Formats: sequence, structure tokens, C-alpha cells
Amino acid sequence: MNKPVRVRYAPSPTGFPHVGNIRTALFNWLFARHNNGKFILRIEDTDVSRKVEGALDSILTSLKWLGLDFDEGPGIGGPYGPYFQSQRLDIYRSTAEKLIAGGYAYYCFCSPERLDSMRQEQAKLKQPPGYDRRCRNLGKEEISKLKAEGITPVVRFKIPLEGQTVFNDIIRGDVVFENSTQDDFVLLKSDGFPTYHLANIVDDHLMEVSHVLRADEWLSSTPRHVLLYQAMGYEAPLFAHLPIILGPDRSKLSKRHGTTSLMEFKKQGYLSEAMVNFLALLGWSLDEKTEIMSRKDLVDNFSLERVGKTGAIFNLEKLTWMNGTYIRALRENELVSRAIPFLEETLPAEVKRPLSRELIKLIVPLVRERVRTLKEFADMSDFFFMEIPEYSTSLLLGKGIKNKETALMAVQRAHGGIEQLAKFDATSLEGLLRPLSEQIGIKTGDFFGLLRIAVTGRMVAPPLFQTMAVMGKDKCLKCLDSAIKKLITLK
RNA sequence: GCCCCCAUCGUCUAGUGGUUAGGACGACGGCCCUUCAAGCCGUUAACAGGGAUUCGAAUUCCCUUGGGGGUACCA
Repeated sequence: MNKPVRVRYAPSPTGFPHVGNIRTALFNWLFARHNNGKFILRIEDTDVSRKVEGALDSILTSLKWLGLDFDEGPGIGGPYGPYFQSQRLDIYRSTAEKLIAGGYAYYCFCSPERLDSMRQEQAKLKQPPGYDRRCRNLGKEEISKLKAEGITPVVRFKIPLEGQTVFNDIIRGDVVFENSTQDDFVLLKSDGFPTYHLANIVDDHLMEVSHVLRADEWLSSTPRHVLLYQAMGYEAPLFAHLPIILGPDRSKLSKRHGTTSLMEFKKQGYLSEAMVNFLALLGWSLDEKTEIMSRKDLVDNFSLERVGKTGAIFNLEKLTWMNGTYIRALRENELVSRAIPFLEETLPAEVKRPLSRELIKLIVPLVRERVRTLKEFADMSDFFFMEIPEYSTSLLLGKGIKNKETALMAVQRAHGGIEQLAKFDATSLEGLLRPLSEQIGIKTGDFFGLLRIAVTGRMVAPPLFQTMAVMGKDKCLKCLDSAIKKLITLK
């Protein structure tokens, strides 16, 4: 109980981490940091067939993006390495042999085909599927004979035939399994690689992991792990099975639920700090009201006691809202820096690069309150960078002013007034345009709406005068010219 | 089928025997207003069902139902 806290995130490199995986990483990291412990990254690459190229990179990138730094692991090493299971094969093999010698495990020569037909048979007879333990009591001669035939066996664990396995889960309390319902699972595959169960237990022990915080889907294999620890004479770590993150249909999160890959959220313009905050609240809460919490708040307050038991649906709406509040809270310069990559991505090639930081800085106060993601930031501000906005002429005669002549007159009057404006700022523009609206007898809403289209090409944009001020006199005039032409040529 | 876990507004959740069951997202309405947002105010909406214990249950126990996970030489 007084052992130093050492926890690990142990993904297998079989794909890009999705928000569920990474939430597990986050909880481990928070727990480690809160307790001044160590956070270890261990790569469980024991399934050669499922290995995906680039998966390791994406794991590293994901952790880095969220700022989940690890103390030991790939790239940085550590006193308990190597941190790739594929580089620890000898350890698992010798452990398996020890287990066999001790009578806790045995060689199994059954072919995949036999296992398969056995399962089909069991399914037909409505019996619980499971290995029938044919090889459990093979004699020495039989074993050598089968080996001589060239069959490479797997190693299976000998589940006690009777009794029960009990363990205490920090989140769920005591959990009891009847040993009779457990299968003689495989420890070592015929390709010489260990299964998750073996490798995981061996490494957690060797790496002195104190707490295993993992997703709930592992709960039902925990008795196997407990039995393994016992067989090996190891002290088991403490377990905490975290509630699972579900898709909108309440099933385990997977690709078919759309955007689930963490880095996809980055691409969509979500901030990592919002992501961390949001993910932390998926299964954990501080109290009855706190929503927005900094990384430090989270580290300071995180505790397993306040982790819930129920699976949580990933609520994109709420994440988006939270992201908006984080964007609004960003310092101006910071938001500029963060928005630039998205503008680079969104803006057409004609817009000359590098983009002007000065201009973006002027745009920030105008769009900050109107966007929830950085992508929306880019989408909303593209017209600031274009010469003349593109839009359909019909927009000019949209909802307010239906009459072509009236619209034309209004734009011309605005053009004339602006041309003579000495000072081109929001206040002067308002001083000019508001009275003008009355002079020409058009409601301000309609008049400003018309100008908004002319200047931005959109019906929805930041406040008109400020927008125009940022755009500058020349450009505004050009836009108005263009609108006038459009109206004239309109039949 | 079998094993395990879970069960409060649509969603994320607070709540550990006595609360008008609280907050947040969303939705809806209002204020503000040149559009859209933001902000502020308000409305909507939940203890799955049934027993038991108790003076008193969202809170404890049991059953039912529902949901999820597992049941691989995947993790």
C-alpha cells in the first residue's frame, strides 16, 4: 500500500488511439501526477498479425498533443526496459517454462482446426465454449512424441478446477468468479509470442506497476491475471477498471461511430486543453458543479474515489461547447498562433503566404466569440484574406431590400460616403452609415445587411463596422464597386 | 447460451437514509442587438419496475427488466 505509485498506459500498436484509449491514458497520467508517481508507456506489440504501420507514431503524437508526458518508455528508456514487449520475448518464454515446471501450465498440441470444430460442436449443443483440456494431462512420452511430429505447441494455463477467484477492484469492490467458468487460456502462442495475459502480468510485475488502471472490458479477464500472479508467486497490483466510453448507440466505441480517433479532433480544430478537460469529465467529476478545469486543477484534484462506474457516451456537443469557451479564454497572441495552421489549410492558394499575423490579430476579437473550433475560425474569416468575396448576386436582394434600384442606390450612397471618410474606423463608419440609413429611408437592419453581403459576401459575419475597419478603406470600396456592378448587370 | 459489470433529466454528472433531487451540454423562450455569436435571465426534463428493511429511501438488500463487456494461438 505504501509502494510508490507506478502506473502504465499499455496500448497495442494496432491502430490510431481513439478517445476511449486515450482517456485511459489520461486517467493513468492524472493518477501518476497527482500521487507524484511514475507514468510508464509500454507497447504491447505481441500480435504480429495485427500490427499497423504508423500506429506507434500516432500513439506518441496523441500523448504529446495532450501533454501526457511519460517517465519511462519508448524513446526515453528507463530502468525497467525495454518497453516494447516484442523485445522481451525471452522473459515470457522462460516464465512460461517455469510455470510448466511448477505444474501451473502445460503444452497443448491441439490444432486450430480441432479447436474450431470443438467450438462449433459446443455451440450446437448450447454448451459454454471453452477448451476441453485434452492436453492438460499429457504424459512425458506423449509430449515428446507430438513434438517429434513437428507440432509446435502452445502453452496453456491450468485453471484450478474448483474454488473461486476473488479480487478487489478499487472502483467496483469485490468481484468473484467461479474457477469452473474459466478457460485454460493460452499463455504462449505457437509463434513464440506471449498472449496479452502472460506478457502483461510479467511486465507489470517486473516494472513494479502498483496500480492497473484499465478499461472495464478487462474486468472479466482479471481472474486469469490474479491466478497467474498467484501461480508465479507475485504480489498482484491494485486494479481499477474504468468505465468504458460508448458511442451514441451505447456500444463500445469504434470506427463506425465516425470521428473517434484523437488526432482527428485536432484536425477539426479542437484544443488539446479542452480535450483533456472534457475527457477527464467522462467518468470522473470533482463535485456537483465544476466543469472548466485546467490541467493543474485536474492533477491536483484527481482521485480514483471519484471515478464513476457507468459507461459514458461521448457527447460531441458538449466538447464543442467546451472548446468554444477555451478558445474565448485564449490570449490574443496565442489564438493567433493556433489559428494560423487552420487558415493555411483553409485559405485558397491565391492568398499570398506567409499570412499576416498583424491582420489575424485584428480578426481575432471579431471572430473569437463566434467560433467553437479553430476550423470554424478559419471558415469564418476567410473573406478577410480574399480580394473580393465571391457570392451570388441574388444575395444582394435577399430578405430586406427586394428592389434592385433601391439596393443600387443604397450601395452607391454608402460608397460615396465612405470615399470621403477621413478616418476609417468603426466609430466613424457607424457615424456615417447610421444616419445615412435614415436619410435614404432604409431600416438599419436591411441597410447594414446589404452592406454586409457586399463587403463579406455572407449573410452572417462579425459586426459590420469593425469588419470594414479591419478590411480597410480601399478594399471596402472595391467590394462596394463590385456589388454595384453586380447590381447593374442584374436583369 | 454462460460469466462479469452497470442502471438519476435526451447526454455528461452531483447526490452515500430525511434535499423543492443540484450543476453542465442540448433544446426552447426572453433580454441585448446591424446579421450571427457571446453574455445574462428563465423554461423544459430524471431516480427502470417490483418487493424487503426503516418512522423515513435515489441512497441498504433481493428479484425482474434493460444496457454493456467478456467468452480467440486479439489486445
